[in-house]
Amino acid sequence: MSKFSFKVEKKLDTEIPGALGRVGVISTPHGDIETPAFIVVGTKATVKALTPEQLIETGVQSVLANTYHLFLEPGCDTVKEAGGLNTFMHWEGPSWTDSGGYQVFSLGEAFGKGLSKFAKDKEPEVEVDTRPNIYNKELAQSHGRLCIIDEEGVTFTSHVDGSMHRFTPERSIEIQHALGADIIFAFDECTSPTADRAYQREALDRTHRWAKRSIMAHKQNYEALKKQWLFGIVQGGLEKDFREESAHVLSKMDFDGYGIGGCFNKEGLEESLKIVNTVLPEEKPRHLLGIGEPADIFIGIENGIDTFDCVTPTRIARTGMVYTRTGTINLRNAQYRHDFSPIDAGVPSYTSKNYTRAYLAHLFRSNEILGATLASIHNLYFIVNLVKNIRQSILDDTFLQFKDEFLRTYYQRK
RNA sequence: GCGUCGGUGGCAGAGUGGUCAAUUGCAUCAGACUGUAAAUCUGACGGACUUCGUCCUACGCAGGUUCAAAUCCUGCCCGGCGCA
Repeated sequence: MSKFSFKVEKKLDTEIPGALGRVGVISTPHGDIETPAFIVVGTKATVKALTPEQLIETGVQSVLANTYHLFLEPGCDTVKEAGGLNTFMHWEGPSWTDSGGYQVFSLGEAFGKGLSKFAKDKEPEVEVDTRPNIYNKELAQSHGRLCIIDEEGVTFTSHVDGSMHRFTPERSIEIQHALGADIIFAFDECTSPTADRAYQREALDRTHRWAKRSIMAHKQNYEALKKQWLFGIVQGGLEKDFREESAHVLSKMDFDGYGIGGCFNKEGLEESLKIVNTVLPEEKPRHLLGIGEPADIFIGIENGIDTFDCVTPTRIARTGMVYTRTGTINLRNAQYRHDFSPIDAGVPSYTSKNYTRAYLAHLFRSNEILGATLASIHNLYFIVNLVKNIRQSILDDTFLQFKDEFLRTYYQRK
């Protein structure tokens, strides 16, 4: 039957009473993911600057691509024709696709406004969305956004060529069936941290309706049903009672696992995850969408998250910023021009073992593409192995000690 | 030698009497980045003082005209090109 399964091997509460963390294994037709795990983002069926072989060397187990981006380029038919996402991109391990729900935010409310899914102390001035129920490019653009939302779905103006496209839950699932990743997500609305409670209420209810429709669409495709797992996405934004409600509502739906999406604020992340993961069924995997700072990863794992994805390691790598045990450093800074030490002698990534800071500084200053590759290799190694070490610490009953030591060292300078 | 065009901030290159401490790009120095509009974006970038600002020094050098000069005039120095 299904090659899918999720097994919890050990729980963190043997060390910390009441903790929600666990060690497990997600099995997919393309292999296993030992959880907790960091899933690398490969939006357009490529982890920027890296080959799959290089990915594997960093220890990455699984890749997450994006429905919206692949729909635009090269088109889901092309990916399907190639034999699916895995074959197309020559990735043999487990794969995921995000539904396009995040683009409702990044191309909508956040478009051009410097908003992130983490609430900032001082948000940029943003007028609250008026959500015109009209499919109209000019109207969307006059609101400074590339998509508009209505009950049925979302109309996007392509950031690539300005053409218009319609995403509904059914369409997103259909595209994800064509792309063929192992794990796919329901189409949701990722709301902005600037959204007020009233809007959040409305958006949450709509996301729940879309969740139901996503399941229906998935169940109607018997082939896909055998080959792909569908995860629902918990929303609710900064409203903790909505988060709890969302977890309850989605738990009653027949999803194979859950994503936790939307915006958070730093202080509230821990409590939100605790609330949500107390409600979500224990026997199903939980993925925290788009979060991946070291401190957040510890919080996530301790509070019951099994998998993460995040663009940060690869994105910051491309501009010369790399992780060290004592925090990030920007290799473009003048101080590294003649620094012939490794990025971090205690982090044995391929890059750190074989190259100096000065060499990487040179690559970035002269705009050589190898800089992006080497820094990405290092950052992925750092994050992936951080998560692996956390996993091991849970198995060894040394999570708390490992966490305290790591975070104290990592944030000491700040 | 004569003629001609030109010499602008680290570099390239705008500006051609006041709105010029001087557009822009690069370089430089920093910063940001959390389901990737992202090999991207933002800021600083002559000096001093406490930001607005004020003052000083600056558009080859030296003078001059003018209320006012990177911009006009004279001489000199340097470079390209043309003619001898």
